[in-house]
Amino acid sequence: MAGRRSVAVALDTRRRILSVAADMASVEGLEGLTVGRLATALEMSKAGVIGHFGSKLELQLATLDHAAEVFRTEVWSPAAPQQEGLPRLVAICGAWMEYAGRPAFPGGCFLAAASFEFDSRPGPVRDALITYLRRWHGTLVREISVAVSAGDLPETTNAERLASALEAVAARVTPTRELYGDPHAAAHAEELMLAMLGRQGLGDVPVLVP
Amino acid sequence: MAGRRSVAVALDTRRRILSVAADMASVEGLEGLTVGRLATALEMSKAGVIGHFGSKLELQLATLDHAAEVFRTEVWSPAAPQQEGLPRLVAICGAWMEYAGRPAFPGGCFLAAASFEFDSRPGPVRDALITYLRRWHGTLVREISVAVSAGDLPETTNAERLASALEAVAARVTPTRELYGDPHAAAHAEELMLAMLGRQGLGDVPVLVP
DNA sequence: CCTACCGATCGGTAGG
DNA sequence: CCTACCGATCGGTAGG
Repeated sequence: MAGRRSVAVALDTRRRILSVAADMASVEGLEGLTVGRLATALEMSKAGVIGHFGSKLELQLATLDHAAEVFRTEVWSPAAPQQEGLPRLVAICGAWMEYAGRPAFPGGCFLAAASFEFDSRPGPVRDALITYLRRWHGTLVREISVAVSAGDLPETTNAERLASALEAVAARVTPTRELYGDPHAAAHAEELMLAMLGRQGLGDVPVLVP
Repeated sequence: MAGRRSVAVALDTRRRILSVAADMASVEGLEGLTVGRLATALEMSKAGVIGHFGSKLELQLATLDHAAEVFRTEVWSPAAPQQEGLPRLVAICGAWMEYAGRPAFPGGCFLAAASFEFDSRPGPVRDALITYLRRWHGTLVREISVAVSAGDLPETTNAERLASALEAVAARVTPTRELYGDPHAAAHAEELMLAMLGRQGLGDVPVLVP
């Protein structure tokens, strides 16, 4: 009984640590995160924090995993009930931009920021990040392919490149909002993403109209 | 004479420091840069390095300034001789993607990475970054506006949003190349940017064709 | 999960 | 531009 409670409490503490770690890392990066400041924010000792993970590297990997889970919960889960293909893609764009515009972490979309932090920095964190990003990319490509098969997107659609274009627009939301002071960054991004999924001429694409 | 030579030598050393600092910061971020490792890379003492700037903050600001100057030299200068408006915009996209695809810094486009590093991190570095980014954004908006006046872009064009869309696609080049292992990231981005500047229907936009 | 500690490195300074 | 040094903080460990 006491043993069980200990395990449950420890898991709870672990989740609490990861939540605060993700918040801090979204602002100062996974590499800028330090055990000492994390412990202070949690009102714990450094040893108490690091004991849950073994090393800072394992803490970074667990934090990244936590952030990926939040992304999945907030972006994929609301869209999953929709019919696959274009309807689900439209729902994904809505949930994605709601997530990016809220935002879930004080530093904005965690995976987008991590993409730039680790694009030239080798190591296990980057390797894990690549796995998460490729999985999401694959999901987008798959949904686009279904939409093409269903006749909801042109047969000439290049699913890889359309997915990459959607990711580019989505990633830019936080910098646009924070550095340019544009409160409508997420809404504008969503409009552009939806237009990319439509068949309108560029004259109808929100990039071009006020 | 000796005095003059000293000043010239010191300025030369300062440039050498900034060049190496920008290379290092493009990989590990301006915040991850440390005076000690920079000194080691330069085969200098820490005091010798920091003496040129006074503090790490001043070193960061000077490094950012250096990177912005490189961007201007490599992206703006080749395009400036072109006629303003659409011709110059097309030249900018070409130079920009050549710069992003080469790349000038081992860690990829410096300003794009810095945008994500400092979008939620207040301070003088962020303030300076905002100045550089807004200047470039203003340049793009101005060229787009000229293109609209000349009839080369639709009158309904929203210059602000088109500029932001171009920036989003450009920024994503390094992560796409490095994390997805796509060697054509810069070329594909350029095609998409040129399509955004064209009047084709989306069916002709490279996102949609193989 | 804590205290107490380790060697290494941090940004920065004194003095030359 | 160097050596030699400062206090603070880094990631991590021993022992409980």
